[in-house]
Amino acid sequence: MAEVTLKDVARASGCSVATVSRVLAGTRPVGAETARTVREAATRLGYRPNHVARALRRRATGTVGLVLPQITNPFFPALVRELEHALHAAGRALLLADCDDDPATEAARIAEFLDRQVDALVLIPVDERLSREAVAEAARRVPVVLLDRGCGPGVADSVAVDNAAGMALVLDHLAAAGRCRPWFVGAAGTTSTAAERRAAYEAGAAALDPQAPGRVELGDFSVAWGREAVDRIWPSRPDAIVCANDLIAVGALQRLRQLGADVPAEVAVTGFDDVPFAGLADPALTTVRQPVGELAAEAARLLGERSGDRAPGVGPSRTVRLTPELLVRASG
Amino acid sequence: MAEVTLKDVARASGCSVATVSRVLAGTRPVGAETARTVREAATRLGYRPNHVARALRRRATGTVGLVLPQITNPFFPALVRELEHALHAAGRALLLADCDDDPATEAARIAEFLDRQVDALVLIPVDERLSREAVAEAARRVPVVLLDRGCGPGVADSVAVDNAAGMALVLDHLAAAGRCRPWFVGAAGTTSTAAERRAAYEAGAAALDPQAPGRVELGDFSVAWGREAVDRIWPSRPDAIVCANDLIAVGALQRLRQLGADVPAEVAVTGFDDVPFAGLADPALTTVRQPVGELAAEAARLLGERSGDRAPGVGPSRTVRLTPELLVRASG
DNA sequence: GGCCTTTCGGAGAACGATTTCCCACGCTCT
DNA sequence: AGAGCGTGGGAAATCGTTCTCCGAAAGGCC
Repeated sequence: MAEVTLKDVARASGCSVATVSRVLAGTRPVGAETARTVREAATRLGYRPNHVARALRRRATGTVGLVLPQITNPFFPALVRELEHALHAAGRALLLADCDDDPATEAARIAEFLDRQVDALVLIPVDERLSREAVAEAARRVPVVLLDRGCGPGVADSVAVDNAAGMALVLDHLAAAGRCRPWFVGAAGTTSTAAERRAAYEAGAAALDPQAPGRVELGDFSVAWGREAVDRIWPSRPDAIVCANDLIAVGALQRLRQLGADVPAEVAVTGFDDVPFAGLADPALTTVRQPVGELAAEAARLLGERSGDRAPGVGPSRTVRLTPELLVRASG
Repeated sequence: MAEVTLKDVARASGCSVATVSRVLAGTRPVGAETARTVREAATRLGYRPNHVARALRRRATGTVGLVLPQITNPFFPALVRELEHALHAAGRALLLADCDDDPATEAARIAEFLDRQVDALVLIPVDERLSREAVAEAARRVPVVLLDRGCGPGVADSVAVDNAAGMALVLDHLAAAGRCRPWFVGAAGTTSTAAERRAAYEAGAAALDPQAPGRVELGDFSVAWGREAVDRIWPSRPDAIVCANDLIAVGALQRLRQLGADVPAEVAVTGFDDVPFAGLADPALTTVRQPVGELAAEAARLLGERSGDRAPGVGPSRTVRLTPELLVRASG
């Protein structure tokens, strides 16, 4: 009933724990007959290796910690799901921490995971600057991959979508549709995604139409801000509203509808991320789909490559950018 | 640079590892002067206890596994978040597994978590019947709490919203508004929530209006099904569509809008769960808000109470039902 | 036949913390 | 003064694996 240990299997099969360990782990060739006896005894007793003891000895827990800003951000669940699958496929388990969008809590959770001897960390940093110190410290101790958001150059390996390419897809699409008075509604926050999407918009919009710089309004990544931003910019009648993410875009759509604007005839609205309800909005939101599965797989792969290393900090940090895809739906 | 162990602290402070352990863990009174020296050495060296070694000796990892059907189900992220917070407050870490709505995968993940020596499990079972065996087996080995969904009587402790009460709130509200030709759009699936909400609707609707039994349409918990169900039932012009969850309700709203129906003047639509985009639908969805924070806190509390026990399976299993709240919004 | 090389298996030392004994010392009580 | 007791501290067992030595037996080569 209680726990069956290697010792029990050894006793039952009449050999030493060393031999049993070798048979079950396959670390060294063992005589065919002995191996059979051992395996038979192990299955008969229902032996299950104790991961804790193994972790102590091997100095590896087979565990990866994920610290993210807010699991309730609708973009993250799919990412978590894919990451969990990718890690599971590599035989590793996922410890999850939600840090409530607070850099101090984030640092504390990272430290706790390190205390728990995670083999590696996947981090979606709360803030590009405020998270940097904690991330760098963590990267000195275990392999770290930054996911979706960056944290300054050279701090750790990083996997994210190519925000510039995504924004370019949006602008090209709008240009092809003859929209020439776009407005950007973004986030003032100091996450890398906010900054990159804004910079990409400005670069692209300037190339598109040198007359219309500065048609940019910054708030945060929320539905409420999308509504408010429309109140501010609608009087100047843009023919397209490019939003930095889908939450903003959904808010914008809501308010435009309330104001009686015709989307997309009068004004196009685009989002970014393709969160689950982007396709449910009315009209369905044109947006940039992130390759979530690939992002997660890439993060797991980078982790796997680093995990052989002795010292985690060695070698240049790698940055992977994956190309997104434009989903043209009814809103533009 | 490398790992500082108890032995290092012992050497630095000139006493034995036993004493250091006692000072740091506070398990036995130690001389004031010695304690000071030890503590000073520990902080000076930056000692951090090794959780793996501790877990091996104490036979407790301080870890709780959560296995859920699909993290992408929009109701779950908030629940996960609250659960993570509650467990963290109790000093425990959360291992997450997403089983893709598949009972076989679910059983496998549960077994893997047991192999990893989790102290307890929180399970959101995929299916009331098909998950039962794996859940019962797990409950024999560690404390288990079923969250949100049940798994037959007496299998394990369980925490969920009172679905019957929630449905009663909806029906009372509709009755008060004079709606007397409701229709129910539910899920045929074999989860406890699907069955309970359907049963509660039937009980309440029969009491409300004995003329209208059987006005029930069953599919699954999805937006697509909500759309399809409306196509089937709209010809008979119900004055209310009671949906078993918000996904269905959002689909129903979409299709009703496409059909030119006036919500709520012509027909009311209600949901269940209050997922994030329920308030974003147009018109905003009247729904039943689940007390997510309390559900998670209660689950953590039950786990804490069981965790003292030697044998997990002892004692009658407890079922906690929390009362939901009706959120009246524009859709009805 | 002696020597060298494989091959197979066991004994036992880690891994780092907790915890059970056990001893030494100092005090009190008779 | 000797017995008894409480207190502070150390030595070592323990948790369940993995892995490094070591030794024994067997086979090949000259």
